[in-house]
Amino acid sequence: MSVQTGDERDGRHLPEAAVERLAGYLRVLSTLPPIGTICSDDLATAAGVKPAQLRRDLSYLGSNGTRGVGYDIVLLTQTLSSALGAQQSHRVALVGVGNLGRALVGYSGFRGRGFKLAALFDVDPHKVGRFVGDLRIDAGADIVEVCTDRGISIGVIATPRESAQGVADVLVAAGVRSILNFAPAVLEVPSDVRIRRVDLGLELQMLAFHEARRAEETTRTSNRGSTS
Amino acid sequence: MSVQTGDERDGRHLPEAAVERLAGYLRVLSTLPPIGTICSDDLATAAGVKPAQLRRDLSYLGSNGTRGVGYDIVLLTQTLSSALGAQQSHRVALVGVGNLGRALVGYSGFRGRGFKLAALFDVDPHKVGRFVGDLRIDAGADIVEVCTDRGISIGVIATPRESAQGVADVLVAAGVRSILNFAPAVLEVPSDVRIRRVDLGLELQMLAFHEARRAEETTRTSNRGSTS
DNA sequence: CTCTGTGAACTCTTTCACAGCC
DNA sequence: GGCTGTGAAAGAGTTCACAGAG
Repeated sequence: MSVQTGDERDGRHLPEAAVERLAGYLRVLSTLPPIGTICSDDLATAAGVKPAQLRRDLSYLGSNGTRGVGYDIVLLTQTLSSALGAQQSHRVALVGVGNLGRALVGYSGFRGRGFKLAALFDVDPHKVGRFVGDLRIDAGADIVEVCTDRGISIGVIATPRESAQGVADVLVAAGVRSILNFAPAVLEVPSDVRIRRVDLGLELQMLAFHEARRAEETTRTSNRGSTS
Repeated sequence: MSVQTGDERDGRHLPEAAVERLAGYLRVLSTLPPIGTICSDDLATAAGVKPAQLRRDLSYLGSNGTRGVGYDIVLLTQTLSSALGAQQSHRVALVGVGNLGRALVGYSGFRGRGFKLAALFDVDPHKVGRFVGDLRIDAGADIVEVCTDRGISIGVIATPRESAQGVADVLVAAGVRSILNFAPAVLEVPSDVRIRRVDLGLELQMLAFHEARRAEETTRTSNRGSTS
């Protein structure tokens, strides 16, 4: 029984940082015609990384290229999809249907990439019962019941900060083990629950930091009157 | 002559990864009463990092604590604000006023953290001229003129993928050197322009990856019938 | 005694450079 | 010739553990 699926035999430990890039490669591939091959140089450029990095990343999944030629686009797409779990259909629940929530509902990344948005929740009684697309907004109080019923495995929190921890607790109680958190809060969850946070304020501050540093350097430079 | 301002004398090279956490510390501090001190253990816990990491991060900005006591909350807030450029007011332009764009306009992180949302743009003629809050939506064609006029230093791209590169080009032409990109595209810009990308699809796929891995492990475990 | 600041060890990630296959 | 896959080196970032200030 030595069928190599590429899922179980990963060679070395696949680094967390590489997973993020693999998803990027998969997206680039999806914009390509599904025929022929592509070499590491071209794919790396399109994905915004160096060729050596791409080859290393792919090597974690086994040998999927042909020396002297490149990577078969169809084959590589399959390998990546499988490694990233894009073959299964993950059911996603979204909590908090404000502007951000609606933006997420409209986000095309759900469709056709292994994700199915399968539940919406909000605490606002004015919103409960209304539809966004073809999905009904359910009451926050029903999270456990509805999520369990629909086999939700991924939760997205798009509520204000104050509600985020409570929502996380309830999602965990509903059996959700992966959470994407847009609220600017550090959530406490059991260690087997995986959280990813997207924090808009933080992203802005990173940019502000570099702006500040830039201004500082400009000042210093002009103080010295150097133009070299 | 050992005047340590903390701004110029950074000791060692401040790692990119640390900047992100510094912003997190600053946020935690802002939720605290502005009196007394806090020790690395407590602040680290609240920010979701280890105490040693917090101390190391702060040490990049110089010595801002008192041994045996902790960090003065007011003083540390000032140090962090200054280091992160939260003292200046950065003018931000948002391009693409769809659901995501509106969510960003409503985002409270702009106010009171050194950011001023100072321009909105959209290509849709139906949107141009309308107001969101007290800001008028201007035409995409006017980006260069308006951004230059209003001294915009940070641009946020919340358009569909197809438009993102074009918008980036125009922002760069308008003198913007820091861009936050929500479109799922790799943008090409001059090397002195700093880009941060927030990619919702990618975040979801990272979670999916770990879900897939989890499922795999469950299968393996149940195959062996082990419950220990 | 408490808690910071930091050299040193360690781990994780990237990059180089080239052997090996087409 | 061209391009992949990878050992080995370099570089970044994290954690330990303890000297030393209060």
